[in-house]
Amino acid sequence: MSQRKAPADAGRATIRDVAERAGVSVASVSRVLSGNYPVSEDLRRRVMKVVRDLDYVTNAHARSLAGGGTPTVAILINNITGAAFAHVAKGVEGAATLRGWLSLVGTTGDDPERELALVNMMRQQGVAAVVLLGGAYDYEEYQLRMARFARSLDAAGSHLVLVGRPPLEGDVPATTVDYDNESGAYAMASHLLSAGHREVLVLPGPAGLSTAQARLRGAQRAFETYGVPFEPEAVRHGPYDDEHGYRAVEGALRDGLRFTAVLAGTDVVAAGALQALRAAGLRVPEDVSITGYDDIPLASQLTPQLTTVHVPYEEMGRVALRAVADRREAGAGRRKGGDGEHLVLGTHVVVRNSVRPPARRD
Amino acid sequence: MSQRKAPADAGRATIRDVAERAGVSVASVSRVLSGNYPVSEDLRRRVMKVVRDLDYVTNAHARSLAGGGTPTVAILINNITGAAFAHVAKGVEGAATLRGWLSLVGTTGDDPERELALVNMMRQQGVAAVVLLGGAYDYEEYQLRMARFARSLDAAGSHLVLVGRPPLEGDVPATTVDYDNESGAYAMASHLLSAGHREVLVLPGPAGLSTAQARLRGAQRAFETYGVPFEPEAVRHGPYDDEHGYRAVEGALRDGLRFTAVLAGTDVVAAGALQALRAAGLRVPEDVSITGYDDIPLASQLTPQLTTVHVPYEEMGRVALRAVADRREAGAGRRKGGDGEHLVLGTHVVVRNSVRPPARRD
DNA sequence: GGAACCATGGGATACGGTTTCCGCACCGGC
DNA sequence: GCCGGTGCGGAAACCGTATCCCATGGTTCC
Repeated sequence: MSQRKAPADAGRATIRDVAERAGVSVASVSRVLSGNYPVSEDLRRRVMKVVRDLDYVTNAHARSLAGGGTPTVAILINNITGAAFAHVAKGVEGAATLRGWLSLVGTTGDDPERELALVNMMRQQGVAAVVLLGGAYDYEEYQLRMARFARSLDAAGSHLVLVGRPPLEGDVPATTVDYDNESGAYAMASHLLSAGHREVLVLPGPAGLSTAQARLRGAQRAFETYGVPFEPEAVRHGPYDDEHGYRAVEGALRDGLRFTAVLAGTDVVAAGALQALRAAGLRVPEDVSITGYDDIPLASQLTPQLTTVHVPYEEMGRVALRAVADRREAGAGRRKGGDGEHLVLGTHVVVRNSVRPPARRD
Repeated sequence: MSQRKAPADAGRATIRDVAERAGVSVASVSRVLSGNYPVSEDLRRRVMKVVRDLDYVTNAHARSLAGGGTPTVAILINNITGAAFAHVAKGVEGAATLRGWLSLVGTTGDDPERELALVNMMRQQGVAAVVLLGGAYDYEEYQLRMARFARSLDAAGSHLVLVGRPPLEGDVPATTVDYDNESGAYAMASHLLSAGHREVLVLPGPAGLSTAQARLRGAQRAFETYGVPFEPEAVRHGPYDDEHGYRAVEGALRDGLRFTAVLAGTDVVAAGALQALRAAGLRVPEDVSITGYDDIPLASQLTPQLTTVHVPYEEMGRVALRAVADRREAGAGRRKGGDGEHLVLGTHVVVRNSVRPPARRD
C-alpha cells in the first residue's frame, strides 16, 4: 500500500503518477514535457505513452508557482453585452491566444466596488496585465483610484492598460490605447454641417464620461469652425442606450425644439432616436438626418444604414496586447523612464444612408 | 544579508514578508487573512497594518495549490461578439461572481483545434467546470470528441456543461442546459401560418448545426399541423449572419420564388433579410412579413421591430452555473447515477410589428 | 493549590511542479 | 588499460500558502 494516493485516484493525475508508471524520475517527465533539456528518444517515448494513457495535463497553478506558467491578461469590461467592448475584448483575446497567452474576462457592471474587487482578484492571479475598457469618470476620486491601481499592479510586476479613455495625469505607470475621439466627432459634425444642417440635436452620452465629453467637444469645435451657434438646450445627456435615444428625441419633439438632424453619441443611441422619429411620423433621412458613432454591426443593419464614425475597436485590443507583450519582453532589464506610453489610433467617418441635406422648411 | 530576497523587492510581497515585518509567524498571517481560525485582536491589527502598508494580496496560485482557492468556471464561446452568447456569458459570470467564483472566457472562433487546446488549457487551470456555448455540429467525430472532453474533465474532478445544444448520447458525464428550441420554432411558424401566410421563405441557419436543425424541425411540424405543404426549395441554409440573410432573400427573389413571409433562423439573419427586401422595393410588413429568433436587443432596434422568439439566454447562463455549483456542493459524497443532467428552459414568441396577414395577390 | 482545559501562536509539512546540482555510465583517446 | 569528457537521469531544494499538530500561558474547576 502506497503512502501516497493510489495511481487511479479520483483526482487528477500528477507528474509523480506519470513518473512512477513510466519507471522514471519526476524530473525526467518534466523535461520531456517542457522540452527544454535533452532527453533520449527512448525516454521520451515511454513518458509520452503514459501521458496519453493517463490523459495527464500539468497543473497550471503548480507550474506558475514554480516560475514557469503562461502569462495571462485580464480584461475588465463594464458590460460584456456592449458590442464595442466585445470587439476590443476579441482583439485582446485573439492577440493573446496567438502568443499562447491566456485571457480572463471580468465585468464590472459600472460598479466601482466590483472594479476594485476585480483588480485585486487579478493581482492575486498574478496576471501580466490588466486591460480596462471603456470611458473614464470625471471624479477626482476615481482618477486617484486608477493611479493607485496602476502603481499597485506595477509594484507586483503587472501592468495597467487603459483602452478607450484618455491617459492618467502625472507620472503613472500605465499604458493608454486610445482613439482620436474628438476628431471623429469633429468630422462627423462637419459632415452634417456641410450637408447644410444648422439645427442639430446632440446626444453625447453620460455627462461625466470622458468618451461623451470628447465627442461633445469635437462637435462643438466643428460648429465653431462653421460659425454655427451651438445651442446648449439642443444638447441632451444620458446613458448610452437606445432607450435614452428614444426618450431624448421624444422630449425634444415635445419641447418644440427645431432640428433637422440628430448627432448621436453612439450607434445604439442613434437606433433609439431613429425609432422615436419614426414613431412621430418623421422620415429618416428625408425629414431628419441621423448619425451614429462606433460603427458596430448594428449601424449597417438599421434602415437606413447609419452614417457613423468608425472606431477600430478590435485593433485597439490587439494593440493593447502587443504593447504589454513588448514591454514584458523588454522589461527584464530597466524600465523605461516616462512609463506612461500613450497610443492613439485614428477614426474615420463611414458614409451610409442616414444623412441628407435638410428639407426646406416653410 | 538575508538569504531570501530583500523585503522591498521588485516582485510582489509574500506572506513571509508580511510575517517578518509584523513579527509573527507565517501561519498567523494566513489565519488573519482567511479568518477561519481564532486570532487575538492585537495580532489581527498588527498583521492588517503591514498588509496595507505592503499592499499585499495572496498568491492565488499558491493558494489553490495548497487546497484553498476560489473555484473557477471557464466559458468557451465561438465568437464573443455574438449577442446571444454574450448574454449567456453574462449570466454565467454574474452568477459566478455572486458566489465568489472566478470566470475565464475563451473564444474558439469555430475552430475545433482551438477548442481542443482551450479545453486542455482549462483542465490545466483546474477549473471547476467548463461551459461550452452554442450549437453542436452533426459530425460523428465531433460528438465523440465531446464525449471524450466530458470524461477527461470528469476524471480531473471538473465538469462539462453544454449550453444551447442537445445533450450528448450515451452515458456521458456532462450537464446540458438547453431551451425548447423546436417548440419556439413551432410557435413562431404557427404565428405566421395563423396570420394566413402559406408561402414562407425559411432560413434556418447552417445545415450541420443542431440549433438550425431543431428550428427547422419545429417549423416543419407547424406546417404539417396546418396542412400546408413544406416546399424544400423555400428552405435556404447558410451561416447565422446578416449577409446570408441578405443574399438568401436576394437569391429567392431572383429565382422568382413566391413568398409572403420570411422565417429567419436568427434576428441577425432577419436583419439582413429585411435589408434585401427593402432594397428590392418591398415594404415590411405590408408586403412581406419577417420573423426572427433569439430576441437579442437588435430585434427591438430594427424598424419594424421584429416579432421573434425570446430565448432566456442570460438565465441559461445562471442556470448553468447553478447546476455546477450545486453538483459541487453535493459532489463530495457519491456522484449521482445517471450523470447527465438535462435542464430545459422555455421560450415564447414576442409579438412586435414585423408580421401582418399577407396582402392579397392578383 | 494543582490539574485539566481553553485560547492562541508557532513550526513543520504538503500541494504539484521546475530547476539546479550531482553522480553515474559509457565513450573515445592516448 | 586508465583517464577525462559527455550525455542523461535522479535527488532535493525551492515557489507561496493552508493546515495539522504541538507548545505555552492563563483560566477555571474541583
